[in-house]
Amino acid sequence: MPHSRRSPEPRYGRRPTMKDVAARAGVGLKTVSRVVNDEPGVTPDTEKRVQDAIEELGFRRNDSARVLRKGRTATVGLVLEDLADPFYGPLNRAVEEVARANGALLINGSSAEDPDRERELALALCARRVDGLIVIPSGDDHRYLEPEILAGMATVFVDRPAGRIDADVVLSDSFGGARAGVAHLIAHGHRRIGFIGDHRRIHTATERLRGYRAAMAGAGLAADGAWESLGSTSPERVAAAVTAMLTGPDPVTAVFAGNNRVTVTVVRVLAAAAASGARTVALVGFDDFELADLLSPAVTVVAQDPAALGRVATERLFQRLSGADLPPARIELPTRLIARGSGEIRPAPVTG
Amino acid sequence: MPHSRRSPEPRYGRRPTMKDVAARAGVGLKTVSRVVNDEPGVTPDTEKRVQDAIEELGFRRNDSARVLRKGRTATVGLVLEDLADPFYGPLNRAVEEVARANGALLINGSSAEDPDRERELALALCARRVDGLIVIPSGDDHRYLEPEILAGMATVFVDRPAGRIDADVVLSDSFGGARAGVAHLIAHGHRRIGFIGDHRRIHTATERLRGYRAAMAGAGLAADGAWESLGSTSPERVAAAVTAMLTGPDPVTAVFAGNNRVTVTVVRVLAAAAASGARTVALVGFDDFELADLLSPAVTVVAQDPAALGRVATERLFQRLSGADLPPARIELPTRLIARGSGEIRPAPVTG
DNA sequence: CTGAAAGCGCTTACAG
DNA sequence: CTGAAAGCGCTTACAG
Repeated sequence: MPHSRRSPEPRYGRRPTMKDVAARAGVGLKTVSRVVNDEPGVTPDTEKRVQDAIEELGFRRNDSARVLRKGRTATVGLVLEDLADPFYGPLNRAVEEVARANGALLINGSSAEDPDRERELALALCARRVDGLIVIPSGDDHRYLEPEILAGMATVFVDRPAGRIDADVVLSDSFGGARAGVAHLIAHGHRRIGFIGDHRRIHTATERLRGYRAAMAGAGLAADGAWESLGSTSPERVAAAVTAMLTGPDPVTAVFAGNNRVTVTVVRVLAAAAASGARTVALVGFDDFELADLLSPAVTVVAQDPAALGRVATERLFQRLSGADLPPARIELPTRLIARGSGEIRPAPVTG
Repeated sequence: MPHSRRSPEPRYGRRPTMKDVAARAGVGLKTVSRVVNDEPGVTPDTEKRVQDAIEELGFRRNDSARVLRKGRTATVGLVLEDLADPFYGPLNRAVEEVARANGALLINGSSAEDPDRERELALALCARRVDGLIVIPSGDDHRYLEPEILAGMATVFVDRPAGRIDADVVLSDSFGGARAGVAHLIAHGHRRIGFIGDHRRIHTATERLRGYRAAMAGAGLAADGAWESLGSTSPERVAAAVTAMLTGPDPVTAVFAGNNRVTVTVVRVLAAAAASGARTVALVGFDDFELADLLSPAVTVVAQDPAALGRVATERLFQRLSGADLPPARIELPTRLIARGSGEIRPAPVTG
């Protein structure tokens, strides 16, 4: 376009509005709106004048004004524990994809496992009037969201149910998965099996502990309290817990790790122990992780599908947004045991 | 609060506004605004009436209206390649933390390595009037952002420079890092070293290739074209490339992998080759990754600091937002070679 | 200490 | 085919 010109005065700060475009094109505001929104009823000639004015001024519609008038922000909010945690990457991406398919952008943030920060973030998203809210809870009391949900905020919880309110939740079968994982260890001859999990206030942690206990009880094994350790997933805490289980008076021959972060630390500790000549301990971890198959031994896991969690949750959200009057539901996704080696190690024959 | 009541008619869809609160409290709109924003000049008695009305109605300020009037959205936009890629997790989180420290929320999305999608997403964020935009480019032509930047949109590119426009960029020293990594292999006796990188249109890929060539040339080694392979980072493409380099007429004894995804595939191929009895090939990868130290051999890498990239970029963004009139800058962060084993394997003695 | 009016930049509902 | 007026829910700039 040889005769297209740059804006004569590129105004910093204030951007041109439809009003400016209308003035420049010598048309009414509504005509500009029609052109910008591809609405019918504009002669080619008028449309051209408007388009030219748009280019000359560098106009771009202010969607944040549009949103105010339309009532919908075309935005989904996602509160998760930590944007940096690889477990949430595929979930995050899945939420984005479903949102995108529905024409919405994604605002997300980390609760940093802090219930207050979770609340602050979730309410900030409500204030922004996201169309829907997806929360991976850190706290165990979500009554703060009750007025929002009553006022019509579509809300779906993921990975763990909401605390003290009734709301949609999409989660993996933690109980069944853990039970299957521990049963797998038992089937390979283990009798003394340790469980290392997240904080007791985390729903998945207690569900997996329940699964562990069910498997032990189902096999008629005493689940010694010393073999259960719940708490922070920090490397220090987990390493200390594994070490204690391995070196106690009644050492375990296998460990069930309650989530991906725990598993990684347990792998480190077991690798260090193996290097110093100690006998090999079996391991099954909840959650799959990249390169699990390349470690030696490769790590047997109970895999959930984080992308499916995100996808199903967001689909549910958009069902609500499209007006479906659904009662709160609990949607449970199955887990899958992937045997790779570490979970098939048999206990050392009893000596002495 | 025993006498606090629920809203008498919880209106779905339409949420109460300041006007509703004002009517209920029997005060003016501005007084409600004062209370909501903690502005001075309201008697305790009036304030109480307003607070009560707010609770009774379940009022929450609509920030999306506020934003329109204030001119700033308190939002930062981030366009990256893939929310699911673990490499971007820490970067994403770092951007969030700096945004949060500045009172802003984060809207982010994946370009899926598609320049058109990148453009669409970046412009959608501009239309939402994010206060600032951070882009990890997929495309190599960013002139589409020129009118936005001219209109005042603070924009910082990360990981790779913008194409065909002058803008801030924060990146790692790809050239120096790759040169150091390849020099490390040369120092361990290798003469035939392969380079496997991303698409040629990706800036970091060509920079790292340049580093590879510089190291080879610096040691007086011929960089055979057959030892260079740029293209998709899909496992299939990379596996084929490694296999070709290992089985050709002039097989390499070491591989330099151009990024984390390439490295993982190379590790797989080399592990499979080692299992079938072939001789061990040395490997240095660009980008650190979780569990690199637990593989056998542990993987030597040229590490960049993704969190620092995100942090520095976002700090730069907020410098601009606070009015600093800065010329576009190129900020380069150093890399660090972490020797773990795979890069210190010496070539097999020449036979025949 | 309090509030009515104007305006942020769009869309909606009408009217010509 | 085109456009003036009203309104989305706030804040700003004033006035009392």
